[in-house]
Amino acid sequence: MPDPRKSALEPMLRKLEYGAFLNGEDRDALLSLPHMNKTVEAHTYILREGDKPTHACLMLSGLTYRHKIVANGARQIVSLHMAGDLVDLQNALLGTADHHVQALTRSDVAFIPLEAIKNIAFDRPAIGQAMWYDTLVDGSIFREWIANVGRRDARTRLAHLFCEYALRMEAAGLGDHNEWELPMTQEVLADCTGLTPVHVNRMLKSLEQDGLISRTRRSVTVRDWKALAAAGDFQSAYLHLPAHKLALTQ
Amino acid sequence: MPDPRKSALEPMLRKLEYGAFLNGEDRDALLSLPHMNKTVEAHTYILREGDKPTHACLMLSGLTYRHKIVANGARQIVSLHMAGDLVDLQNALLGTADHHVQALTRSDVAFIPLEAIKNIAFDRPAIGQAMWYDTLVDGSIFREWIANVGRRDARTRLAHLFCEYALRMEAAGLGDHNEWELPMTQEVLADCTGLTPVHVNRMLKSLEQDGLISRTRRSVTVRDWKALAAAGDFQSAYLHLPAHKLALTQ
DNA sequence: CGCCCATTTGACAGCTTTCAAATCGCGTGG
DNA sequence: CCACGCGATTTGAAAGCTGTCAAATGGGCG
Repeated sequence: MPDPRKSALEPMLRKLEYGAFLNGEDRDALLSLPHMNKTVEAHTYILREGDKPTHACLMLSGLTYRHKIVANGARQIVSLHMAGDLVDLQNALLGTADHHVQALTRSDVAFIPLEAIKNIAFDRPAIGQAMWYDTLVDGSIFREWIANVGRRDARTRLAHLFCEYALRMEAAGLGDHNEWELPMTQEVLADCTGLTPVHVNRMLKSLEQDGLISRTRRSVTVRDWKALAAAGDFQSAYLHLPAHKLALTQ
Repeated sequence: MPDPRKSALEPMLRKLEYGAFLNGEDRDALLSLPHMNKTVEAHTYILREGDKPTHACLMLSGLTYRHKIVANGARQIVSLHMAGDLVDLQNALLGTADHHVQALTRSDVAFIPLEAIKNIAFDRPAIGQAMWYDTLVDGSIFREWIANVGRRDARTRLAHLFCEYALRMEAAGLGDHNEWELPMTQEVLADCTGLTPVHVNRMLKSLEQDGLISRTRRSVTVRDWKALAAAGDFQSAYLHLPAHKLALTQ
């Protein structure tokens, strides 16, 4: 058995502890899960629609996203994932993947056998509850995205996406909500928000000219968090982050 | 203990058995869950954003929907629910509701104490897995809705919604996928698809004029399922329905 | 019969897309 | 160290899908 204190699976603990209290044995069991580490290059498909996955995918570093392709060829990104996220529990547990999972940047991931996940979830109720909770938070974010692309205008959508991304990155210990890396093209932002890259560009300019953000090529600085959150109709409750993770943005 | 064979909770079994094999004891345990039946009138709020629910809500008859209100006052419906659906497991397990749940029509529902749900889910792995699976299918439908409102044009969105609704109603034993009740105003359809009621009206007319559907005041008849599915870019995999439920539409 | 809400219709406005072209940024090779 | 090349970004003009506004029509219920 690997030494839990050195397990590569550490990043998973933080998120799972949002949803349940894990004791020492639970933590050891989680960190001792069998897994295979792998580095995937940017743009690599980790899973395709229709696949029958045998492993779940845990993010260790980098960014990945899930997306669907509709009839006219357009792509809709349905979620972004960062270190600590169990990206693919949904596809894995449902049996057949109903969407694609792809690397946005070079990423380190750990593949954990589905059987091991199921066993630990049902042998250890606290872990099972934590994993269930985690997939429910994913669901909550999906609901907010439906509202975002369905009922908000372009500028609001983009501001909302930024606020969500900033808070999640900060909660994951990957940055400050007021300044973060944004390693994605405007085309990716467009596919997250249901817009065109051209219009994303215009809205970025608008947010910048109004003094809400400033940008360099691959990073964003928030100049006025409150104004950005207001512009994005952003309220963080749907992220279901623990209170101490939200202190800085209140 | 109530006689399981007469439990009002029967409609729940069908859906849960999609996700796991339940033995006799599991079924008895499920049907013996403590619950309180209630009839809610159309338009009644079952739960509001911010509430801390103590019960989950199982649909026995009628229709309910979940929705969010954005800053400009617009409403986005994020899901529709019919008999057998555990509408509110998400809000219940997450602790604080991040969206509203409201009755679309007069509905019979059963409120099941959250503690009883948690206990049965972790005492009986098959049930826990089935419930988890059920919430994952909800998540899959959310993802499809993101793509629907994000990347499909108005006519396609509406056709897609109809196909989904038809198949779910049929799977729930509430109608035929080629002819079903549609007890909702065009405003509700608009809030499901991120459109305006006026434009929904135009698209309905378009679908009708093209011979894909015909309508009476509160019901829809599909004239050409294949054409409707094509018009709606609809493929049913994301519903994760068992094969035997799909036979008629292949 | 009359009221009220939902549906339908038309004209017009506007947000977003489309199409193209120019500019910029950055890694590569001379 | 600088020129080159390619993808990403930026910009402009015009088209189009969808929204807005308003009014007419229709259907159900008291």
